[in-house]
Amino acid sequence: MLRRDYDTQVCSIARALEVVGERWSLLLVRDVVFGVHRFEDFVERLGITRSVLTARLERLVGEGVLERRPYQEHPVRHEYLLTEKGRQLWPVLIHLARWGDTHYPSPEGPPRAFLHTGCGGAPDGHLLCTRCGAPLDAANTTSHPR
Amino acid sequence: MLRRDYDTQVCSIARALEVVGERWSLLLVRDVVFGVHRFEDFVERLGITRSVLTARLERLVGEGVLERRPYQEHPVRHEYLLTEKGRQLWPVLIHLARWGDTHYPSPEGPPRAFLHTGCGGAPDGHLLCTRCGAPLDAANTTSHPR
DNA sequence: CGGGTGGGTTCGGTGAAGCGACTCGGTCAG
DNA sequence: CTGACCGAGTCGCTTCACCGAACCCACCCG
Repeated sequence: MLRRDYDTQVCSIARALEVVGERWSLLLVRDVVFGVHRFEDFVERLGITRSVLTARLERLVGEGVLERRPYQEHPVRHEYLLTEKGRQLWPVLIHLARWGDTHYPSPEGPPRAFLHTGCGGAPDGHLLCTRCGAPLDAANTTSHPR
Repeated sequence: MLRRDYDTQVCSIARALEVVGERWSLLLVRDVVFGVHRFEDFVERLGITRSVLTARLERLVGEGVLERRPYQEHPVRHEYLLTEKGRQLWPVLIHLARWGDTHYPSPEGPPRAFLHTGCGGAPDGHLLCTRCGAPLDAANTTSHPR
């Protein structure tokens, strides 16, 4: 996103957007939350160019949002996982999703939902479970298609 | 942000980002929340190009995130205000700001803070007031420099 | 040996963002 | 009446990020 960066801005939001505000970055984080971890799967799911994907993954790993970890040797293959820092972007994603659902609903209803593991409730506007009231985060929710 | 758009994606987050994911869009919304409403002030505060600013404002007004309203005649001058839809982006901004503060703290501390009007508490991770526990939103908080 | 797979790198073209200058309606000071 | 000024854009050129597609390489499998 940053042609010329936002460094004139002394603002937490601007600093956050310098890292995750580039095109594709938040969608990548979203996909990792959804359980997508491999290069080829990102290409296929997002329709992102390989070269841009390489750049974004490098950036996100460099910033400590994602972690690159080998999942096999011979040949060496890597997967990308969320770090704690990346996991803390979960509230941003949830609120973006809620906003999108509210104002640009898809005819079929929300295509994927984040639900409280076990209880099955959804996060409300304060990230509390609509069913049992527990505070939700990336750790105690799972994403379900349809 | 959208060279080629995210329409292959059936996802609330992608739909939201199609509207507010372009470079500058969220920073514009942030500034309107901060009380900046005029073209020249956006140019000065953000360092955004006039032509890009024109395009972004048109887009955001077209999507119903901002409202363009004359504040004087002779000559006619307009200001840009948040709609209810725009105000609902507040949680996204707050969580982005919290994430930025946590991971990229500025030496001086948060340069601006959103505080509960009257009480003076800040929003916690669940958008509740740290001081009195009240649920916070765009309406009952104000932004304070330093 | 020949094809397949995962994970990239390289490269030319395009369109969006950047930079600066110009415009236009109107007000105001002298 | 003239010239300076202001807010809010528009215009034209340049530059750089993104796209698409091809290519590469290590390794496996038959």
